[in-house]
Amino acid sequence: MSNRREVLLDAAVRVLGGRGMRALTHRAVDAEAAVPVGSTANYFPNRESLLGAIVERISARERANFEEIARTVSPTTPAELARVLGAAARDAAGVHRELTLARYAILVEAGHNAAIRRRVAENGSRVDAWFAVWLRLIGSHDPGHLHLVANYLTGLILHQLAVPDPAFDPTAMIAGFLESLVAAVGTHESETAGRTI
Amino acid sequence: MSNRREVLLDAAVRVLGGRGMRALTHRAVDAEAAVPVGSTANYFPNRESLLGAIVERISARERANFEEIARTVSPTTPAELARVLGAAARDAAGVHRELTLARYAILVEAGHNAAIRRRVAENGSRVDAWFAVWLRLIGSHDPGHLHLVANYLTGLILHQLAVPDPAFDPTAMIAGFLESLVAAVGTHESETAGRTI
DNA sequence: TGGATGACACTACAGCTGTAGTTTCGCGAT
DNA sequence: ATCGCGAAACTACAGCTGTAGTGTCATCCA
Repeated sequence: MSNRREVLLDAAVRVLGGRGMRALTHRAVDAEAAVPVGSTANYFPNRESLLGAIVERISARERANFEEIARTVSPTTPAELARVLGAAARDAAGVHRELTLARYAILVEAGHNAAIRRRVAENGSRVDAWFAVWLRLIGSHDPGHLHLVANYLTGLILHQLAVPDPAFDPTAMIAGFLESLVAAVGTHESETAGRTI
Repeated sequence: MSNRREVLLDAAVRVLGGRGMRALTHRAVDAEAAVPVGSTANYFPNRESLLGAIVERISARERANFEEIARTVSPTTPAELARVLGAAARDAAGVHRELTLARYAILVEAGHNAAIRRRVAENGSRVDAWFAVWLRLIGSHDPGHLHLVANYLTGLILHQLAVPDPAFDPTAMIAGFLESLVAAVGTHESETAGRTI
């Protein structure tokens, strides 16, 4: 927080999430962070290094966020897990809107930027680990379920960010989703579920 | 195809999907379309109008794509529907990669651009109509399932675009997903499934 | 025929951006 | 105290971008 580098990176995330990839310039980050012009260019000599550092920063903040959540809850039923994930989704599209938009902008960037793709691949899927833990807690042991949940949440949040629904109620939607998974496991023992990656 | 305006828009989609939001400039579209400098600026006087037209173009092409698919198939079991959606997902992340990446870039843009958000809201969810039709064909009548499927596919494809998995096998994953839905319906009659929007 | 009309091609320019380079400042070691 | 040095602040500049404005040419109607 006090470190100048992190101040600049958090400002960069706000610019990226709030105004998009095109607005992410050295000078815009300087202005957002209220530091003298040139500061960002000194820490991140070119755009690539700035983007790379943003990937790390976003990953770190999301990981910290989920570790905080995991410290306070420990869901053992689908309904409980739905509340946990629902709250996380609501925050992602609400309080953490800019951070989340920045994350999606980075994902799209990874689609046509090999250097960023590599960094995303390295730093990604750390929060997925928590999904895996929680899924095991509610009795889902199919590794395919992890990808189902992760992809579903990704799509859910992206749509809410793009075209917000004022009545967004992620908990109810996720509850239905999880009930389906668990019910299916009870029914035919997961032999048809998605394969591991 | 012969219309100059559409040639420019398709070139714009290739630029947007292939090199990102920052690379989408009048001159870059001119070059991609192999037309004289200034052509794109003549048809789309400012960046907003170009972006807006791109939204329409992408929607139109995706709608046409799904109408073509719907003309040739008519799935009646979860496994059949999984093949249909799996093929669509594979194409979205493969043959139509640039178009799909452009679509996601537009979705992120909608997150911080009110004008684009409005156009996305108007043009969106036309392909969702086909999902709804197909879901009914395989015996799913819960309107919440539509959102489950749409969001899951969105996340699945985005992840594949961002960090491609060479062993990407969407059909198997979607099959597991659909089996879960249908099995859950059979088990407890959908009373817990996600609510309608 | 001829001239008006609109599509297309080209030019101009001010402002912004990435990047390199130089100067100033803060501060611990000597 | 002062010297050294890395961090921070500032300056410079070439290239790109959005936008406005002007010129050219085919086509169609009177």
